[in-house]
Amino acid sequence: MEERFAPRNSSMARAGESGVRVRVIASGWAYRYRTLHDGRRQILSILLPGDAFGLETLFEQSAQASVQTSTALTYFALSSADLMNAFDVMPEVRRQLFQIVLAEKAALEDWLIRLGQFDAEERTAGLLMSLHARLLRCGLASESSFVLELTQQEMADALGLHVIHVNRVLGRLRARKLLSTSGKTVVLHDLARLAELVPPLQHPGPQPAADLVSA
Amino acid sequence: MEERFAPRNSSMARAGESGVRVRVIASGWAYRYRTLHDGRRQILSILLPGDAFGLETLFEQSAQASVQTSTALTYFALSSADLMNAFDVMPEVRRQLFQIVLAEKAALEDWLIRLGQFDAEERTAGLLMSLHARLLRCGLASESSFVLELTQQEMADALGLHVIHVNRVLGRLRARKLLSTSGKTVVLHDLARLAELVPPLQHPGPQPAADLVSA
DNA sequence: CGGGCTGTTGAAGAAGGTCAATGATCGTGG
DNA sequence: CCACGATCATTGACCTTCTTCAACAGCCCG
Repeated sequence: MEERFAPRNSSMARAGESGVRVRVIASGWAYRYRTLHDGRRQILSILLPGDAFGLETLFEQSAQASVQTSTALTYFALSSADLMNAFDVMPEVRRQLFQIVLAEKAALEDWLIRLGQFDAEERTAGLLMSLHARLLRCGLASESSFVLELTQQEMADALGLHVIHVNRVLGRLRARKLLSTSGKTVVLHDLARLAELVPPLQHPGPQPAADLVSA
Repeated sequence: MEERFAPRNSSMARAGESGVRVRVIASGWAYRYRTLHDGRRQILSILLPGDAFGLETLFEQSAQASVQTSTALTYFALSSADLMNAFDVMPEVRRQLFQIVLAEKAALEDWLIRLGQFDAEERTAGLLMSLHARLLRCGLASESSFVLELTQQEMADALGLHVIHVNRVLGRLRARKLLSTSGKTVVLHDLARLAELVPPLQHPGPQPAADLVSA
């Protein structure tokens, strides 16, 4: 396991490429994405410190998605052979790897719901709040503000919207005093009111089972 | 491992429920979905014979999504204890489980791209073609037709569109002689022309690496 | 200091959603 | 076997959201 460096706005992997290693981000922002031949691009996930990517290259052949840095980045590149070996030998390691993939899958399903069911405002507010929450957990955000290392174009590609619309939604949120921006810093002025805009995704707890009756 | 039966339009699992087992579909159609409190629903994946679900309950606590049958269904319910044990003891089993989850993740990413970047027609045609391809592999479709066990409402919830719009898109595809329907049977009249409507998702092969220059 | 990338604003158009009403189809029970 | 009600599909008019096109201002970085 060796620590490495990647400059800002550089490519760390390409979709379909083989021989990509599993990597864990130590510091900085990046994102996984895929492009269509006509130039459309979908960002699949945003990678923050502590996040891994390239796990699909362990058993499969080639990388699923391209990866691009937003900021200068440091990361660890794990040797495939070592990781494979650990997977076979150490029960805790394979359990943990399995859980990581399951968590990634769960995160993708959450995004899928947002793209399928949320409107532009819900999606945009949701993205900002989810980034804020994740950054808080790394100690990279204050109670109510953080540094957003994404352009509006990148946000749009993550949200499945067009840049200009993202810009307008952000403008509206600012006009409503829900947030403000200066440079890359985003201040969330009213977390509670912002949260009301975003339908919760948390899986409903076990219910009183009143509807087994209909079955 | 015991074979079981579920009636048509019945619930096989609820999101957030614990104690759900891993299951593999032997015959019939079902789908995984989540609902928002206001009634919106997103279908996360469509389950056909050979597909598994509930793998997240192996190590995590509760089911990620609800599961509903579209048709009468037969399935195998795998004992969690046995599967856990096999996972620890048999290298091929854990390798296979890992691959299944990775494949599910890859499928979700494909859907994510469709929801984020495709318009209604691309999504609708894409769904029909992908179902056709999957059914072909189980021997459940002919060269150019198959039985679609989904209502338009269900298609809409999978596609992130509204029923009425799905209906109109289907109507347009029919008017263009690209497909026809009678009852639940869908006939794809011109696979080639249909495929042109749907941007390919296949990951581009390794390229001449001309853009490492910019790095 | 200059050029490209990024953000902002306006006006017009298209894709998709809402509301409403009518047929078709299917499963069920009489 | 038929009749019924419920679910599902279809059609039309209208409206909202999101996109497109276009132009301009700010800013970072070389």
